[in-house]
Amino acid sequence: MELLSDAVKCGMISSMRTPYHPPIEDVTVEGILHAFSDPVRIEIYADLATAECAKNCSTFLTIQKRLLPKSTLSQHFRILREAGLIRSERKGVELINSTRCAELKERFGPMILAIIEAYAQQQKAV
Amino acid sequence: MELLSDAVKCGMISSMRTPYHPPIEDVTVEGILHAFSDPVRIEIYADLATAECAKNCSTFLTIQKRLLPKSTLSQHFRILREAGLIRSERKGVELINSTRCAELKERFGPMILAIIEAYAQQQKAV
DNA sequence: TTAATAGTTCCATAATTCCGAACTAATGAA
DNA sequence: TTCATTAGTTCGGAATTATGGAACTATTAA
Repeated sequence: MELLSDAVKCGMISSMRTPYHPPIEDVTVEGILHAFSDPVRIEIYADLATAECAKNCSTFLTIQKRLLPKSTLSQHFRILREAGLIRSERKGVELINSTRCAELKERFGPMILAIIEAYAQQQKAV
Repeated sequence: MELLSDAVKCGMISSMRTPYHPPIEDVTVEGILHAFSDPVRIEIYADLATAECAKNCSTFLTIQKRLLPKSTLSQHFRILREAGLIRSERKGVELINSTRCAELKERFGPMILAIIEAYAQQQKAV
């Protein structure tokens, strides 16, 4: 029996198997800035951007000294993903996340690096 | 008779005479990105950043081909101001607005320029 | 004074966000 | 095969934030 809808099959929405990632040409500056306007999300992206290797979502259940409910964390990852900032790939039972930094740099030039550096600078001062 | 409250006098909140502007060291990356995450606000800032001279609020009552209620526009200006992005000074009956670009560049390096350039690039393509 | 203009504040409605509970998907063990 | 476990998503109500019309305030000019 076929379980996936047509919309899923043609990639308009995500299945649980593979979440939806917008093509880079659909990614907008406002969408990126909205995603980064939340302290949890910018911290997640900054961490992924400087991490040695990709990380799963649950890595971030404690972030900035507080424990997040996993439904909330799931939403944050969805927003980062739909803003075009990260890629989430299933590996067994977990999703491993990495930034789409090459594509993003190609499309938005130095913007994202400048944001993350300003953010890192600010966090250092705290 | 004294009309201004203590809170106004010590600069914690704005009077109608002079709106409140946070000191540059209280300005945050997240606050700036939140302010920019709205299409109206980033457009206002981008316009002010490239304008020959400072502009009053009502200049932006029509923006991106739609007419904004002035209460909404007033909120957008307040958010830009409280994010530390713009300065609004009373000149007679109107407020004239300009960016705080020198201070911002000093504190956040190339971030804001990179954002506005990526935004301008994107708008050109539309 | 009064009128006109520029912006702000108030408040009700609309839209978003948060988070606990229930759910689904993948894996490994019995 | 089940069954249990783990990782993450979805649902739905509560809390927060945004929108915009109406009333208001401040400034200037007549």
